[in-house]
Amino acid sequence: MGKGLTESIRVCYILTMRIKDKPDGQSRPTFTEAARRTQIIECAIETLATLGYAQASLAHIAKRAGISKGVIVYYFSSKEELFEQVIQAIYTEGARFQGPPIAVQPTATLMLRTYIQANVEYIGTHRLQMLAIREIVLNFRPADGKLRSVLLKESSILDAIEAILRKGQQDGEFRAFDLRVMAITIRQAIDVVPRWLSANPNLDVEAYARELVTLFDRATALSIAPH
Amino acid sequence: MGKGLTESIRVCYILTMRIKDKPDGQSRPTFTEAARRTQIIECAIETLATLGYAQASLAHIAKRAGISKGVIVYYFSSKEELFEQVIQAIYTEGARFQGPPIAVQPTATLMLRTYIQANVEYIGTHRLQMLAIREIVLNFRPADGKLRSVLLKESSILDAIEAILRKGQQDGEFRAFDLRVMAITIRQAIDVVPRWLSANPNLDVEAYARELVTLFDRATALSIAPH
Amino acid sequence: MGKGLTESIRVCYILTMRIKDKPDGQSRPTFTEAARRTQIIECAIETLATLGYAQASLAHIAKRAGISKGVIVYYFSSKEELFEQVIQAIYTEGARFQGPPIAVQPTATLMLRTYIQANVEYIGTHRLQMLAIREIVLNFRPADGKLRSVLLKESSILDAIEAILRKGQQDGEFRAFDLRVMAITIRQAIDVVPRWLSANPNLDVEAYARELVTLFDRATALSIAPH
Amino acid sequence: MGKGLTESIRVCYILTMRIKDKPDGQSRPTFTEAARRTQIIECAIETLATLGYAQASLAHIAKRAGISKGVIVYYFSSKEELFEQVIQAIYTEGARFQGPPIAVQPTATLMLRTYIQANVEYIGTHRLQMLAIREIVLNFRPADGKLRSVLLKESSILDAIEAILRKGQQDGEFRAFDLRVMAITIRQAIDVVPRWLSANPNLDVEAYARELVTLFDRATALSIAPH
DNA sequence: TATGAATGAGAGTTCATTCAT
DNA sequence: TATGAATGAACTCTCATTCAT
Repeated sequence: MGKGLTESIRVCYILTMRIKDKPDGQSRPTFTEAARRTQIIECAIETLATLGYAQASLAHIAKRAGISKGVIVYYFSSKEELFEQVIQAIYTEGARFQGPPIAVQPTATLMLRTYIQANVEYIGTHRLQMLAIREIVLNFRPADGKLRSVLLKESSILDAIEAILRKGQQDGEFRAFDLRVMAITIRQAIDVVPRWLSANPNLDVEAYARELVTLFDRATALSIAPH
Repeated sequence: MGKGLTESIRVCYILTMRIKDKPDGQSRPTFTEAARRTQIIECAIETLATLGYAQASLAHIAKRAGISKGVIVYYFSSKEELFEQVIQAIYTEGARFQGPPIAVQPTATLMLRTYIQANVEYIGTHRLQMLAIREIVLNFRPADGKLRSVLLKESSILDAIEAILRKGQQDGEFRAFDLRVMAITIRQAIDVVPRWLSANPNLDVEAYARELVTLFDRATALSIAPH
Repeated sequence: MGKGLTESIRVCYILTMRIKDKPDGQSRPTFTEAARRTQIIECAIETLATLGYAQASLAHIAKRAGISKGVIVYYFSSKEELFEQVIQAIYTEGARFQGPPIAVQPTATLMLRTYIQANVEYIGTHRLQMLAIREIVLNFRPADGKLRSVLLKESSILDAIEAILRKGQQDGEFRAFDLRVMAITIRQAIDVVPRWLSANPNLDVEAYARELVTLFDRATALSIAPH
Repeated sequence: MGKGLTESIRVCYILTMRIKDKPDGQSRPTFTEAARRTQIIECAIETLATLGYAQASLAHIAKRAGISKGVIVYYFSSKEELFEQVIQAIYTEGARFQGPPIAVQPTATLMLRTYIQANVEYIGTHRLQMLAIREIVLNFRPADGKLRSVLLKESSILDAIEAILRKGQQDGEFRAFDLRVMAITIRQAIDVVPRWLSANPNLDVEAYARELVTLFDRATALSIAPH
């Protein structure tokens, strides 16, 4: 059994909202510190998106930020932590944007439509972030088994989709299908957009979203009347 | 407009069948040479699949092959070229396996089904190659803009799918939809399998394929009768 | 020729009692300042004893003291000076403890016994300091040839032992032997105790001292009756 | 109970004679390789002796050898392994030199004399090695608990001395004393020589050895006639 | 044809130190 | 008096590549 819809979304929020504290436990981060951290994270995102994971060295990131390598380590203590916080930042921002409009929808069909559209639209307006997170998620392998944090997030994303799908089946809106396979396929269809977008910068994002919506409308529908 | 179906498949073959000649221009490759190249490529695949792109150094590959690093450079002149040939080799092998059964099918609907099933099945039986190619495709960025070679291949793959889809639309089997979007979505649904498989090694591959077949049957169908 | 006994001990005192003035020349050190300096020195000792010289960075010391690195530099102007003052502090403390009881003894034989026992006992009750000073003495090499300060101290220690030995020879209690060799051997026998203690924390320190006393009693004695 | 004399010495030999094989298991080391390894080890010894452990970086060692840092790693794979082999090399050389003459002596008293003299003499002719090994032994802390190798060696050294002392007590040549304390004191008396020698390069080593011999003759003797 | 030797650049990380506040 | 920010050099180690043999 999976989790209920509401729970899933809540979990997702809790997960992504929590901002990692500094290990020293210093309570009130300086303004300067916050600014620097933001700056470094942004430069890391740009570097990841532009040069790819392998080339995203501290040196390159520092150069882009116009600071010395030491500063990055000063604020993040390791490359690993920097990347973890990059993930945090992007997911947090994303969750804030996407969660609310979806939860409002009355039916599963509309929820799914909204989910796809909101995601694709968000990707269209956050291209760098999406490219960056792809680089990290696909390549980042923390020393110990701390890959969990990333996988957990990935898994929680799939859970959120599955929750919608399950509701649709229970409410008699969707046909019978394997929840996992459908969820993965939907997510993959969305995740490819950043790459496609970077190859075709002038892509009509809205049209793309509409196509996907129709596609999965049909794929999940109970029956489809001839048109 | 895209290319016709037959042409697409032919192009794909030509592309992948051609084994890059040695720069020295030696016409007839020795038997020993061919064996060495094959051996090195296989070890590269194993290393990529096992350790990931970042750890796939010449040293590791050479160690696995029980030879010295120099040999690799001797046969491939650079790591870059080695990886390009790894891609070549995997795609060639794949095309040989998948092309024929698809071309035989009488209708586009059946072609698409066969395409999905053949691909997923192939992935199930070539897990290492799939993991390896994923590592390369995601990380490999040749010095200059020569990313083309990879993209070209990707594009030719999409062309092949599009050819099937176009045929389906022309023959009145498929509904109207954007060829590119559908092709990408299908390909993404297939490409995720290796990763999913490496997380769940006991996954029922055939069942997964069946789910996908139904999913895209519906997604492309003209109309769907209630069941 | 060496120096006389009384002179040696006096020299030792003067040497170790003098607390290095702040370069700024502020005459009366604030109470706060003294406290801070003491605190930092103690934390440096703990860090040296616990983590070893290589790990005894300003960052670690500051962390242990719960202050920022800057403070250390503020009070000691450099790591070099900090360590010099750590040496000072430990030697001063040691001299205050050991000097008086020895000077009281009537004969050289008793003086030597007291010296060995007082030292070993002191080591047993000041393990951290002893480990710390070992780390510094073995690794600390000031930029220029200022190793003198350490050596000078070491030399003054040997002078004190030699003074006792010389008195013994002059008074006809000790046999003829090379003063320096005997002094060094005695000091080495004592200096090894901290290391031995850290390997065997439950070592019977008093018994160890007794063994050494007998050993050097015999080694220095004019003649030894059979027992 | 400790081990028997012969056994101890044998153990010591076995320990120190074994030369670590290359991890790759390549059977026949090239002549060039052997030469390079020797050269690097020698330069490491010089650097350790001259600049101390903290300054004995790969860069300094390489500079002294006139090669690039990479070469060192090429032959030793890590600084840790280099230092382990430096220890090996010095102990092996030392054991070959000292073992035989001692075992030949008929009585424990003569054995002890020979031991001290052979050791001090050896130190006089191998000053750099002795300084170097001191730096390593006192500072080297391998990542995991592999300090064993060093400690094992140190312990086996003490065992060898104790074996001589025990024999002396059993044969009625030596008085009753704690074996460990005496062994440690003897070893410390020897181990200080390199440092003393580096401060006084013109020291009369033989005289120093004679003094030590007399000192420990007396310290261990059953009784001492007045002279 | 293949190896071992060697290089040099670049990786992440640590650190003593300086400085403005 | 004390801090946080920032630097730049040095560290160990990895790696693709070159070259003589």
